[in-house]
Amino acid sequence: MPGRSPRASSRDAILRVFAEHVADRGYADTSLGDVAAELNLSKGTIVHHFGTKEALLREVHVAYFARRFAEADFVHAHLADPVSRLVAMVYALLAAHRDDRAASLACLRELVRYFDGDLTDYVRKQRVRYTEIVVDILRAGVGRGLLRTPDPQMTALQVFGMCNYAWTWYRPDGPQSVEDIARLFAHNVLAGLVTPSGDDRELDVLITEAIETVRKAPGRSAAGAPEGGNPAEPVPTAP
Amino acid sequence: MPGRSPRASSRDAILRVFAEHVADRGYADTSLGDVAAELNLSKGTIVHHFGTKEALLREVHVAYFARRFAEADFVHAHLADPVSRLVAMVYALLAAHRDDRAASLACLRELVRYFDGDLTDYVRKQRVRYTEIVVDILRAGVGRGLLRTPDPQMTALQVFGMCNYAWTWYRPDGPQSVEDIARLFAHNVLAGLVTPSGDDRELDVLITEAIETVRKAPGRSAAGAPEGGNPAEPVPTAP
DNA sequence: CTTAACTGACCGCTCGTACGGTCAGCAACA
DNA sequence: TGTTGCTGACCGTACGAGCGGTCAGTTAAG
Repeated sequence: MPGRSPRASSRDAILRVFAEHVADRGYADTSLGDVAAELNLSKGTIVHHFGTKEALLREVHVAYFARRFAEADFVHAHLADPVSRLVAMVYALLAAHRDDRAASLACLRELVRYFDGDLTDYVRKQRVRYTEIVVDILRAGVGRGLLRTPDPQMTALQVFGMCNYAWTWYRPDGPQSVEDIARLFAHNVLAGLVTPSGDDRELDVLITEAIETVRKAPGRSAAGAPEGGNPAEPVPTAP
Repeated sequence: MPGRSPRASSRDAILRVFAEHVADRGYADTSLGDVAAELNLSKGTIVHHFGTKEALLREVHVAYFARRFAEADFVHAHLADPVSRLVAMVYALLAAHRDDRAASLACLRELVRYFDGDLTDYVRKQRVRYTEIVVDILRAGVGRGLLRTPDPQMTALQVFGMCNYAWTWYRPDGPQSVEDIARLFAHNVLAGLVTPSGDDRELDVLITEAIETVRKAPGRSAAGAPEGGNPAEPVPTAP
């Protein structure tokens, strides 16, 4: 079938199918030949449109971030309260798993591909910028006395983690809707898991003790591995 | 250098270097030839010891989980309080990023490779079992009135997410120690981010409103994508 | 005619795996 | 003690599949 439909470029379709393949198999295991075959196109056509495989991934990434930033802008415009904004970001991140599945998974899976300069640092900057949005929300919340955290940057990473990790377990046909999950996550993050006792110092003592206990656990790293930390004095296995 | 050292098998060394490569590059981009070269071995030697590349990954995975389970048992044996146990698990998961780096990253990166039956479901079962440990801790905490969450299963996934996602940003030479990070994460999860106001119902209303706002945002999914949800109907606030 | 989408044969390369063969160590036996 | 034979770690080559990417040419819309 030559020529194809009237003047219709397959660019978008290629981008879409490519993102789906990366989402399902990962970048390295995605073959341009397979993508082409699924669209009844030639491999050469993909190269014609995008040049290289890497460029394809970059386009997926850029488009994905454009959507996320637009979303974040919408949140900023329609919600004034930092707490509401934080909740909205949590929901947005989770909802992208359902409503923007292919691109979300593709980007989250291949996140690390951008660490070592394989691709432009443009993407890396987008990522930092996106993180900064949440950090700013947290800082604003702390500033107004609505939120509390000694380290907004680290806390933002915590929030990102619980949302972004969802790609490893979230299934659209699962028992809970994204809205249910977001509500639960938001509530847990805001109100905490512990039943209020008023004594915050007691909590810190408990945390420190738990950490110290784990530090005494034996055989926590691979044998022969030249891993760094945890010199952990020769501690007896305790009574 | 043929013959090598007297009767010393290179099995462990291969396993170690392989895990490092997978941690740094991902499974698909890890070449047995490179691993062999780094150890001054022949590619054939690796095959001789392990048979296939997949078998190597499985061994890394199995050993990693053995260490995590031993750690979890230690926690169970040395801490009685569910809250302490939860904190300990958070710390253990984070500390593995430093103390068991190669295996942790290798397993977290290639987590998804086990979804589609590429490998034995033995690993999948290990994963479920590990999740169950945290779920049980949460359930025990709720049962004793120490913790509160309507969905321990989902909350466990939330906790896993914030810890496991650390592989994307944690660097051993970063400004904060694993202990600092664990303390912060644990405190946030337990005590919550919001400054106590006593009014829990108000929080739920706020959450629902934030979610509804995001649902109205335009262009949140890729164009032409046959994505499922979000018909933007009013969602019941749920009781 | 010009232009751009598109084809399909093709190249060079890398990778996992297969396989025949080498050699050191060790145990049994004469 | 000397020899013999087995075991298993290890090597080197070769192979076949699959990959990303190239390119000269075809088709059809403007």
